[in-house]
Amino acid sequence: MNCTRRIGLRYYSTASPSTSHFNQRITSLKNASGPTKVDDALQLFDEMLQRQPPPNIIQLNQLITLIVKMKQYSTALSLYKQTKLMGIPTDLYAMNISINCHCRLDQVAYGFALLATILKQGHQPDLATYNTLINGLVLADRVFEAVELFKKLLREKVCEPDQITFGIVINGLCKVGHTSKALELLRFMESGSCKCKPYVEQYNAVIDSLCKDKMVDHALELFANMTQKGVIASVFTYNSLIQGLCNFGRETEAAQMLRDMEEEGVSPGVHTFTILVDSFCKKGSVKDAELAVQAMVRRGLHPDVITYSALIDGYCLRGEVDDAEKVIDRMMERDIVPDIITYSRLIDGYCKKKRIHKAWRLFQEIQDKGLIPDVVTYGSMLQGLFESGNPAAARELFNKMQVNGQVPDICTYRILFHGMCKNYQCSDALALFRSLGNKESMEDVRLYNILIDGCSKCGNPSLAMDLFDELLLKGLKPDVRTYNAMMRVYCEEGLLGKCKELLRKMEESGCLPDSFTYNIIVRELLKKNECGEAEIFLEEMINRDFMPDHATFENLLVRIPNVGKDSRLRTTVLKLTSVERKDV
DNA sequence: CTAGGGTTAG
Repeated sequence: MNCTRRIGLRYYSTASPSTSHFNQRITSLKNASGPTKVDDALQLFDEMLQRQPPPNIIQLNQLITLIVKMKQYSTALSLYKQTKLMGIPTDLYAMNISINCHCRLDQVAYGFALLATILKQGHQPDLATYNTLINGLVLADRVFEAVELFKKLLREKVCEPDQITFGIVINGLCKVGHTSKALELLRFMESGSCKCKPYVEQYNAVIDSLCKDKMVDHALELFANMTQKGVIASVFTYNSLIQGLCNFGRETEAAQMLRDMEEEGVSPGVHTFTILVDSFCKKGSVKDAELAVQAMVRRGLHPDVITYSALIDGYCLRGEVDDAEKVIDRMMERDIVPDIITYSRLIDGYCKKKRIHKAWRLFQEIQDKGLIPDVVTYGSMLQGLFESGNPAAARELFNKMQVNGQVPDICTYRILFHGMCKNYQCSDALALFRSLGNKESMEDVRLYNILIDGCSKCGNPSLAMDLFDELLLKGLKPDVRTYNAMMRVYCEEGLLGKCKELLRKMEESGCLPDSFTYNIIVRELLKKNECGEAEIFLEEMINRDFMPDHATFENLLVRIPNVGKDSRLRTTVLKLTSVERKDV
């Protein structure tokens, strides 16, 4: 009897049984995982709201935080709406969580509206409020404004920024490529001018950005700096550096980095190895990539769909598409389901090997499995169809992809126009190009290069010249391929003067001639029997480590009997032939 | 007791 009474009393005190009961359920939900987690949380919320007296805002915040962690931002906001309707008083925590939700939903403006509400109600926003808003601006790609707000906090001494504030701003600056500004801020933290020292995460952001900015050595320097200061590198630090090194063909150093990290007691992850696998594959050494896969398996790590997908790409790149196909079987054995990217690469591999039927069959098969081909898959398939001389089927597929909701991108158009031109449909290609209107997305030098080259190859040099003028008129900057294509056009038209003029223009505009450029000009000069000038260009090209191609060489050999015994041209040719022999 | 950030691979 006494017992019941005591419980009865406790029911109305702060630590009522229902309070602790809910606390328990919130705690167990925190540790739970699974598909019903959101629903369970919502159910608990309903139960709590039905309880009399109503639950306190702290418990509700705890529960809603769980929902936020599951990225259900609009749900979280609607729950706060309900608590408000129930007349439960809100607090600053609840406001901050709401601001965060709005920011995550791409509604920074609502976030600032809530800030106004806080101020209007005579409350004081705290650092968490400002951090959330600054981060909201970063999420909305409004990094400049984020930095301004950050500066305002400093300037007007609204509140003192902490490590999180600095972290947000550093990340934001890195995100938009202002790495040096981020580095400045990092140095500021290091200098002790503020009370918060940088942690490994802040270093990581800057190190990663430096690597992306192709400043790997700077990144390595900062890494050494950081370690010296006693900040322990994480797996992210190493991954960024390994990626950076790999991007610059420094695989040996990357592999050394892997050994270093293990020595330092940092375990590489699937990610780490996949970076190496991918890099070896891109370099053409699938053997090393396979070794890397073995190394990761030895460490108990399981290659994932990205790892295998990199391998497939590696085999395809070498034209070993049958080996690529075997990788799919290896994936299946391990219950890893190949995704559309994986299949796209294999399809591309078949297309490049001209095994168009195999590619087409796979393309159909994956759709039967329910996979949706993306713009890349269609691109490969289109290219394959064009290459196999079936432009009609390609055009049909181009229409079909749009019916299926895939929007062609600039790559698709490059493939399409290139394919059409190669199949002697350059006027159709041009008509289609015109029908697309003056979309900004169509202002692409590479697209113009394809069309210029296509028109000239289809025997329509005047169209090519018109396109070149048009490109200049649009303010597009011709690249080496544009110049080469136009120089070929002029040569074919017998306009050697125009050709040489263009070569000058190209150098003036800072566009370096490549092997093709020299071959075009040397071959044409030889054809025109202008051996002296040909000689000058020939020497220049050899000095720049370019070799004459087959056609140029033939023209050279033809001229040899006509030039004097000790002419420079003869010496050059002799030098060339001896080099050639050495190479063989 | 509850709120704010956090990166890497195809």
